[in-house]
Amino acid sequence: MDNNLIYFKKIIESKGYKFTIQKQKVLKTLIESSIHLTAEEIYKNVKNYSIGLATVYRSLKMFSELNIIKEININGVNYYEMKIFSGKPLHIHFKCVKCNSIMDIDNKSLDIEYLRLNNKVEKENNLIVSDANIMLIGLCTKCREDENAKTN
Amino acid sequence: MDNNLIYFKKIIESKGYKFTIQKQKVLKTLIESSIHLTAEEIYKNVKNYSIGLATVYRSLKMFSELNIIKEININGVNYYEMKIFSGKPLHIHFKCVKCNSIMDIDNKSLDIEYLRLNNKVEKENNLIVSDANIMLIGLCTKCREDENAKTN
DNA sequence: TTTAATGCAAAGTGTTTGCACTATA
DNA sequence: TATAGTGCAAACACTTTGCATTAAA
Repeated sequence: MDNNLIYFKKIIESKGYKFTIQKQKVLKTLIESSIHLTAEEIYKNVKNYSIGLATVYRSLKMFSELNIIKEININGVNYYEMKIFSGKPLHIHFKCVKCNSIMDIDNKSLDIEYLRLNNKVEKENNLIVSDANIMLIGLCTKCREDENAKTN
Repeated sequence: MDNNLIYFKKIIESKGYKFTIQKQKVLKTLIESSIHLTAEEIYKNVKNYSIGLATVYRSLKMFSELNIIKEININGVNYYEMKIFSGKPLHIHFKCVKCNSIMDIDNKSLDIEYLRLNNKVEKENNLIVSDANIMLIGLCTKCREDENAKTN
């Protein structure tokens, strides 16, 4: 079992839960994916081990509560992805209003700007911010160029 | 009909749609609410005019597509609220991981920090950002104090 | 007078739950 | 061996759709 799995195994067992093969497979699917996945997509990936959809949902719910994964909603669809771990501190999604495509914006230099916003919120509202779901909405590069082409 | 309604009437009619009493009532409910509402809550507000739930959903979908309102998802529940208008440019939600409460963070001084982030994303990715859904996650004031009390 | 919009009920999603059974610590 | 976890199917909540009817421009 790789290091990451052992790390999560500890978290799960420390809460009195059992680290079953099913949970292991679901978690592995999420760790090995570079993008967010739907419950259905995860299910497709693990069902050959005869794991039921209900178990996938139950695992996802547990992982969310244990702060191992996060749930994000894009266009009414729920996706799941690993939470902050292994140098992935901030994850911004961008959605194009024209073509409805979603892109990930992962950019180290944004972290500073994000931290400024974060600190300000913490100070002015007397709370602690540990995570963020940020979805920016606008025009993607391609659709932006299409718009420009039209007006020329 | 108040000024806001006339403004939205124009947008709706410019797309060839009809500005019916139903759409007017749904829109009015959203305009007059200071917080985000579920489809059900909007329905409760308009059903005495014998407007059906399906019509509420159809109106909300249309308004979203026309960029009049925005849909936000909190804990798996969809809420609707007016989009950027009348001096409400940025709207950040905060969710407490302990008590699951949601609070609105509306704070003029945050706008600058947000714009920095925004500009950086635009420049580095060659796109245009026109709106944002930001959900910060952490510990609210009350739960933070409870935590502190425990350790003392 | 044309065409979008409506209400209703039925159908469709994605997600959760009850239950008898299973496997983990 | 006690208890959490499982698969399955049924139940669920929210949202969408088909259709005959209505009303807005």
